[in-house]
Formats: sequence, C-alpha cells, structure tokens
Amino acid sequence: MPMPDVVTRFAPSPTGHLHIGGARTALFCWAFARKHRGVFTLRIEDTDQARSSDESARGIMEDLAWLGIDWDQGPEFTTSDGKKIGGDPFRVGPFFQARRVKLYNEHLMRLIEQGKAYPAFEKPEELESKRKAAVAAKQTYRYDRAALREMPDIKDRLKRMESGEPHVIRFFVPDEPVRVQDEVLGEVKYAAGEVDDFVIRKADGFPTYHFAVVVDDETMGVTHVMRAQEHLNNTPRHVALQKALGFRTPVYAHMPLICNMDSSKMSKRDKAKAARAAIKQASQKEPGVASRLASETGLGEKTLADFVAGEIDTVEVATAIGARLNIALPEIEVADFRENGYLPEAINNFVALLGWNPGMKLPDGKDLEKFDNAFLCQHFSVERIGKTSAKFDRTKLMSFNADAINALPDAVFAARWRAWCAEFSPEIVRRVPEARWGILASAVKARAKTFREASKPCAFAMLDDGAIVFDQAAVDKNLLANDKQGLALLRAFREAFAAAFPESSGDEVGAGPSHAIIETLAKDRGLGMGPVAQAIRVALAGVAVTPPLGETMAVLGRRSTLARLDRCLATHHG
RNA sequence: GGCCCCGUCGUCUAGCCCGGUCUAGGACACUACCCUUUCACGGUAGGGACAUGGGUUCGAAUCCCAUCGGGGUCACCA
Repeated sequence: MPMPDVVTRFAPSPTGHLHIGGARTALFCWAFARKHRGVFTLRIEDTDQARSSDESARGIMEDLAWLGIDWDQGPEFTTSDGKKIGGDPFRVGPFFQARRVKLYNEHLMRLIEQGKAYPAFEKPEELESKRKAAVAAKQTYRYDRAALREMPDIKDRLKRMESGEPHVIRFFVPDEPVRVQDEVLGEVKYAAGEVDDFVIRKADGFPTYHFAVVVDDETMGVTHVMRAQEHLNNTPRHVALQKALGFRTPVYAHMPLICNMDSSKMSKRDKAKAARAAIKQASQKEPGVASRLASETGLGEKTLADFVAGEIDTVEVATAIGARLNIALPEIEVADFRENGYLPEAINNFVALLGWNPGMKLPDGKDLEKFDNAFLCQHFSVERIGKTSAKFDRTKLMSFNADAINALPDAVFAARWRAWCAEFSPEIVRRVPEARWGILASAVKARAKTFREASKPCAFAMLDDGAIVFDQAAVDKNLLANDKQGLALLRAFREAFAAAFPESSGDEVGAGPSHAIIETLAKDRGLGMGPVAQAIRVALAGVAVTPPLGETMAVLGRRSTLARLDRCLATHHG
C-alpha cells in the first residue's frame, strides 16, 4: 500500500495524561489528515527513560479515543466499545521511540562518518557551571565546542568513545542562516550562529527529542507537522538536521499557545502552583500543615519539602495534596474535564475554536461556531489557524457543554449521565433505581451545565428518608414564616397526597399527578404555586432547591415521599 | 538578557492577504427587564474593542515604520 500524500502525526511523550493543548494539536492533525484522506499517525516519544511509562501511553490513548480521535498508524488500541485503532499498515513502525534506537544509531553513525556529528565528553556539571556563569554575566549561553578544540582529531574522539567512556553526541551545526517556512506564521529566519551544537544522543544511548523526531518524521513519511508555537524555536534545529541527513523538510504549521486567564502558558505545572498556594494559605491557620500533609499523603517530609520549595512539581503530588486539602486543582488534562462531567463533543468544539474558526455564517447572519468532529474533518484548513495565543475561558467551555448536554435526546442524556455517575458518583446510581432514572434525568437535563453539576441538585435522592438535614434558613422562610403557613400547607398536602395515592396503589407515583395535587391545593387556597411548592421542597430535601417537584416525588416514590413529609411535620411539630 | 512570535470588546473571535460595503459583526461573560413553584433554561434590550505615535492615501482596523505591551524559548525534557 503506497503512502498517501498527506501524513500527519501526534507525538506525545508518555509522562502523564493528555494535556488539553495536546488534545487540540491531536484534533487538528487528525482533522487535517481526514480532510485530505491522509494518514494520521500516533507516535509515542518515550526517549526519556526516567519519566516515561506504559501507563501514561495507555492513558493518552484512552483520552484520545474518548475524544473520538482515532489513528491510522500507531500503537494498537481497542476502545471500550471494541473498535480497533492503530496498527502498522505501511510497515514503518514500531511507534514507540524506545524501540527504534537501532534505526537512530544507523543515521547517527552516518553523520559521524561525514563529520557532521561528534562525541563530546564534558560532564553535565561542567556544562551546568558554564551555563550559570553565562547567565550571571548576562550573556547567551551556547555550547563552545570545547570538545572539538581539546581533541581536534576525530579518530582520538572515536577511540575514546569506543572505549566506553560516557559521552554524548553533538550535531555540528553548519555556520549558515536557517529559514523556516511556516504555514501559519510565514517565513521565520534565524541568523547563522543562533543555534549551537545541540546534543542528539544522550549518555544513556537514547536519542534526544530533536534527533528522534527528525528521523521518525522522515521514516514514517510525515508530510505535515502541526504543533504548538512553543516548538517554533526548535524548528531550525530540525531543518538543519534534515539537511545534514538528506531528508525532506515537511510542511510546518505552528499553532498558537493555549494560555491561562493570566496569559501564562497553560501547563501541568499549574496544578502544582495551585497546590503550593493552598499549602501556603493553610499554613497561616495551621503552622504544622506541611508535616501533617507529608504523613497523611504518604509522600514523606522530604518530598513535601521539595514540593513546597518548587524543586518538584509533579501532577501526582499536587493531586494528593489537593485531595487532602480539599481544594479543586485547575483542569488541565483531558481526564480532568472528563472527571468533572464535560462531554467530549463540547471539548472538541471549544478547543477547536481556540486558534481556528470555520469563517462561516449561519443563515441568520451569526458566526457559525457550533460544530462536531465530522464538520471539522470536512472543513478544517491550516489557512484559518490564527497567530495569536488564546486564553482558556472555562466559563465559555461550560456554556458550550451546557448546550451540548441540551442537544442530547433525553434517553441519550440519561444513559450517558448514568455511565458518568457509575464512574464518578456511584452513590446516586446505587440509590436511584434504573426504572426511575429517566425521570430524574429529564428533570435535571435542562439545568445541567456538566454531568457533575447535574448530580448536585439530586442530593435529596442520595439520602435515607431519616437523614434529611433541614436547612434552618429554608425552614424559617418556607415553613415557619407567616404564622407557620408553610407547615399548614404541608399538612394539607400530605393528606391530599395520601388520598391520591393509597397504599394499595404501590410505590410508583406519577410526576404529572403529583404536580397536579400541588396545583389544586394552591388554587383552592387562592395562593400562587410558590408557598406550597417551597414548603414541600424543604420537607422532601431539607433545602429550597430541587428539581421540579412532580419529578422529585416520582423519583422518591410514594413511601419515601410520605415518610419525609411526616418526618418534617413531626420535627417542626406542624 | 539573546533569539523568536504576537497585539480588534473582560474572554474567544469575524473583518486584515485583495484599503472605501466597519457609525467594527458574532459568541461567552456582565447589566436591566420579561417568563417562572426553587434552581436553571428561554426571550428582549443595553454597556463594551481596532495598543500608541508617525507615515502612505481622497480614504486605514486593513499597507509601511517606530514605540510600547504581552508571550514563548534558551537542558544529556519533550
């Protein structure tokens, strides 16, 4: 099978969950490939042995699949509904860089033989101190080619290298300007001497990112590289390497960054920042909070001290601390959004709009901004990628999510919400029988911005009848005010309800009929719905906010409804 | 600090390439009112931007220059 004209790739390093910015990159690469009937590649950049893990790689694939992004070549993966993704139809694998070391070394030896790369033997500490000195002197640090000066004869260096002495391989960067042609930014020029002799193979024998990327993009047939703008300054390195190796240069398109509302780059470190800030705040009230956390999280004093000092900022540590301190860390990774009840279609749509737009109008003249992945595959174009970085406005995402939820047919919402709850809020699934779930779901759908928020007003359904806690303010206002008007209404309602649903009728209660009882009662008394409904709400849920009452009673059923009414009446001796 | 990128409502953006149709359009958020049994949804209306200064031109958000501002990047991480 011949390689198509368009091959794109998404190449994450497996050091954690998929970042939301990575999701956008993947989405664009995928959509571009689909639009041009090309091939979308997933490649795992696991050359950092210390930080990479198979779990992360699997997690990223799960996140991608959840978003509906499938890859034509890459690691094999089976989705939760049994669809197989990935494989190696063009025989260019494997797709884990750690398994391609032999290939890298072949190309690397070629460079060394041609004098375009050379071993260097400085210790990391030596380089580090030179770097620090340069920074202190307010000068730009560039590798000074000391290795070449000290041992001019390549044969000597190769002998030393073969003797097993620890070394890195550096690329001998030609002394010439580099032009990068970028489809988003236009031509970007780098003067000769801007790029120094960077390392292309580490002391552990693994290639660095720059080298692996260049070799892989060539050997995997990648034609279009779309990535975030933070990589722009890497591109001259890659172009220089391609030239030295005799490779083609793919088409580049660097897309704008996704930033926080304070315009810093949105990064996993933000979680650590938030956790650190929380510790600082907590320590004002509780001086020993750090050591308490150290033992409670099981992280230990040392790790926690390093974390507070900013020496480490891993997501795992931040998450453990956040959980202990009971604070919400910012949503950064796709998994965070999933956990908080966002729909993949809303995330895709929103994230696609960060830096791209279809440039189309609706018949009523408004801009078209709601679309799905199929639309994106049909209309995505690099030309319409913007240049300016975008701030990630969670409020707007939330609005998109609410719209996406509302667009779901009731039955679909019910099923998807239940699936979400089963994973992240199992108590409610345990409490509300399947037969009544549809009623709850339809009652809650219109007011839910996320799956998680949909569950909030359902607290009433997760408590035993005797466990309802009456909010005092709600009781005062809706039951006791006006000479206990609410209690009187409640008593009347209790009688009417019991009469309408005698014991012999079973436990099922219709939402419509229940609602009708309230209506009749209000009418008979010459009252609006308010006083009656609010009193009942407080009796059934303890608070003044619940889904519509007919549905609420239908979910509770006859027995629970009566039990709660009676308990409320007794507690406040109506 | 060097290098690189960017600069339209608070935010995402349309318009910019191909100056006039822009008294700059949409969306989210905000404010007010309407609807309403709570919370929401929904409806209507409103405030809100071309960073600044110079050019070019009959005419500039659109072209040019400068200034200012913001961001990214400077690893044996990717």
